[in-house]
Amino acid sequence: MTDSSDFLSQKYTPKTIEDKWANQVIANDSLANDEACYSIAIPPPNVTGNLHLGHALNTTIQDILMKFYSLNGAETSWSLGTDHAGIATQLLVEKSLIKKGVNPKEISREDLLQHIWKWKAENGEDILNQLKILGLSCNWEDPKFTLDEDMTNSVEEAFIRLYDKGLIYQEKTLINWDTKLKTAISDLEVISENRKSSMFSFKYPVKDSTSFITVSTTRPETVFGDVAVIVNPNDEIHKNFVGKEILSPFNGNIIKIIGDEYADMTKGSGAVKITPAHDFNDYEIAKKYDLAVINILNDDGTLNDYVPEQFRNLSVLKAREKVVEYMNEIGIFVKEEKVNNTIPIGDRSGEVVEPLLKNQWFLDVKEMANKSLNVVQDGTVKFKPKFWENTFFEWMNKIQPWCISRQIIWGHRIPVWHSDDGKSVAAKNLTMAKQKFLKKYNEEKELFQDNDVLDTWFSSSLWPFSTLGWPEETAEYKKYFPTSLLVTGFDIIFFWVARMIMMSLELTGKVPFKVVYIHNLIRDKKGQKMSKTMGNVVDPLDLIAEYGTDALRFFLSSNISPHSDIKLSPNSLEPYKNFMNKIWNAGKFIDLNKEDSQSQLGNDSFYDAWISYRFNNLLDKYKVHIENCEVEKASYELYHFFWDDFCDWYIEIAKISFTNSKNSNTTNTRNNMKDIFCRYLNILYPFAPYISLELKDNFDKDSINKKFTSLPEKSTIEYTGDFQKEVQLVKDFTIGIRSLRKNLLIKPSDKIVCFYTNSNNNMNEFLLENKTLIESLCNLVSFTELDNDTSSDLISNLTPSGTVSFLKSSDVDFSTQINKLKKDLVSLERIYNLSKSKLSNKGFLDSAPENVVEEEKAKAYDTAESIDDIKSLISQLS
RNA sequence: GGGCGCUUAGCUCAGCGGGAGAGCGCUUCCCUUACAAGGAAGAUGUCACAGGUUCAAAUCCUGUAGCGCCCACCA
Repeated sequence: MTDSSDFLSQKYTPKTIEDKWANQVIANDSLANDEACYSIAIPPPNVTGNLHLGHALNTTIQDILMKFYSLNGAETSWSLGTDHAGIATQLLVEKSLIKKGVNPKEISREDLLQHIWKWKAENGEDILNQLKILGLSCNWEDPKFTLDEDMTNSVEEAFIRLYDKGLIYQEKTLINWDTKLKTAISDLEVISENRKSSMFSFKYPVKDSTSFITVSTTRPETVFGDVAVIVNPNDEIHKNFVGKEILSPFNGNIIKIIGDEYADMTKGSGAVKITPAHDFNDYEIAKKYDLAVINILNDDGTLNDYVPEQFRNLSVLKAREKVVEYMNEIGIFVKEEKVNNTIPIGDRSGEVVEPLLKNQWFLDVKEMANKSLNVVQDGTVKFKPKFWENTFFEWMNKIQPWCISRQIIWGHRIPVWHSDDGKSVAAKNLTMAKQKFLKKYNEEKELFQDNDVLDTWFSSSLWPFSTLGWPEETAEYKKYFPTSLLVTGFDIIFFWVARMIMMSLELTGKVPFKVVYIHNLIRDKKGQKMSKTMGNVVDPLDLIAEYGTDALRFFLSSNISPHSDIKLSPNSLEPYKNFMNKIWNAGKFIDLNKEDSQSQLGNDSFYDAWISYRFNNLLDKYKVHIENCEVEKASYELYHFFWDDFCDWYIEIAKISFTNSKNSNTTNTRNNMKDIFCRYLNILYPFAPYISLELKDNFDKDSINKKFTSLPEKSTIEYTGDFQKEVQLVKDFTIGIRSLRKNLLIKPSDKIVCFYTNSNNNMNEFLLENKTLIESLCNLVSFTELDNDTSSDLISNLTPSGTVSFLKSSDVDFSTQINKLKKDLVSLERIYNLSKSKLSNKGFLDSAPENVVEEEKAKAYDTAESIDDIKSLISQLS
């Protein structure tokens, strides 16, 4: 424990403080009053993940809210955990096995699973340990993992219920196939990449004719799967071909020529070839005309045995070349053009995705999506910022069945049990499956479990309620579900947010959360996405080492913006570290000047009353902003109250009273200063927990409770005067005098004589009482009211509260001050003219609210006075 | 092609109907014992453009241009 003298000698070093409080900041010791609950499910980071700035941003926002509501007396629940991240994790472990000389393809499913579990046991907590350094008050005791027994139980329960409702079904249809990973993936996992590619045109010979029909394609290798050519029936050039056939020069297949408006006459040659097994649009055409669906690809993306021998086992790209060669050989090649094309790429493998005909599991989400649209439309679930709702609606309106099966092993194995004659039931284990099977089919059969595992997002979509114990109606579930809030990035609105809403409504009948807070991404200083390949990734741990966790948190919370991503430059955190340093040094000053006497707070001085008022004002705004999830606004208020009001004026004024203490008792100010500071630390705590705890500890050494346990009350004010006006007067005169001094190039160290005229007659007494204060703030010999005799020998400045004047001396250059006054005059005249024209406008007088008109009148009056004043000041000088 | 967002000080961005703001940077002065990671005094803007609504527009509406993102399509 630092004693006071140590504290005073220390410089602000975040690391020392943060290490000291690391374990205490994250414990949540607030005094819950059981009146309200607040709960969040943290987006579970991938178990393979490393802490990145996205996590830091996401969890900082949540932690601020969590700490705030906790201080506010709510019982809180913040579920923490990790996601098994199916494909990502399996890939990672397989790679490490290959490095060790083990071929993952040659070991059994069970052995591979064991390797992955071993990896998980060794590395699974890494990401959580990295999160800890951020000082989050979440439940570290019992982190969930999506493959834990209880989570798995939720997943199986969900699957079985959806299966039994008929919403989950198996279907052989065209799906996105990742040829590298050899698994199906969902639409969302396919990303479109713009590439330059070649479009080839060739002519198909029409059967029993000498005519040809020209078609274009970017994928010549698919000609082996062609079953039709579509032409537009209104197309003069092609319509006569309708009903005729083509004899494929590639494999002798018969290709029908069909008339359908699907063919766009403006594109290509106007005739389009149809390859149902390898193109989603063509597949739809095939269904319409009952065409054959011919698969020409192996699972690894090479051409299969259906194609002529010379093309077999070639990669798509190699086959493409050879087919074009062959076209040339037989004289049907027409041309090659370069076109811009988008290619489907698997987001995990980075390889081209092929549409393939496969038997897969699907969740029919159409009706679930409709229900989800309703709860967002009627405001049961609110997005913040609201414009993200449009994005949500857009996707939900054209949602397709969700392909939920993956041909990997790391994940929740699909709880469906098949018999060898194609019957199946969904059940959690073999015993239950047998019972169910008997009941359903009235027969006993040998059953084997489906080999596929579920899409990782399936378990993620249950997260807010599975972590609370669903399907059991646990105490936590009853108390904390629906959760209060979800905080996440816009990039997973479809992957995660939408699916959680759908699943929750379907399975629990409730929304999963009431508010979705969407935040943006953190980019590098050029606005580019951080990525390993670009080498522009900033590690939050490096930032913390250099600037401290508190500075990082304050930076993040200050820079959230609904409309733009956060750009991070090398020195972005400096202002926030400086701010922490400012707080630290203010703490030192207060510590140095505190009085040990615990005497009651007495009557306030005007500045004590003022700072209490400013603090109370801060507290009000702070609460409103946080309750509106606008932490950046709360941050802004915290920053400016402390720096501008508390340090620049209050401490500076108080300091003078301490040094001039011969005339008055300063105990009250000393106590008030410490008191406001401690209240401030209390509300700073959710934003910058470490420095808050360290400083509070220093001032509350004897208190048993070193933590923050509730929000501070408003500070009481015992002062009868108009402290706002009085502080304003002190500020106006001080700034006016300093400005005048500067313009006249009078050294700060020179003590000078100063006179004032006061535009508020009723403040005369106040000014007399506080003249020594202004003398000290401005380094004056004297500060006295001007009498008429001296007026000709003065050089003056105009302030909103009156004029301040120095005695003229011949060796001083007035030009800067004259220019300043002239400039002020111009701007005052502009304001006056604007005001005057408003007030002479009948429309304004009739339509504007009364208070606006009154304010305008007052402004015109004041400005006119100032103009007179400033004119006379100028004339004095010329 | 559909949708969303942005355009305000040199830079990064707040403000979103009634006097143009912050942080950084810049100029000048100051090591005044909380803090030079600081203090003081300053300078800097046709609020993208064009129309409209209004007594009043950076702020609301329409259009244009540029930038960014998402989705879809591509013969």
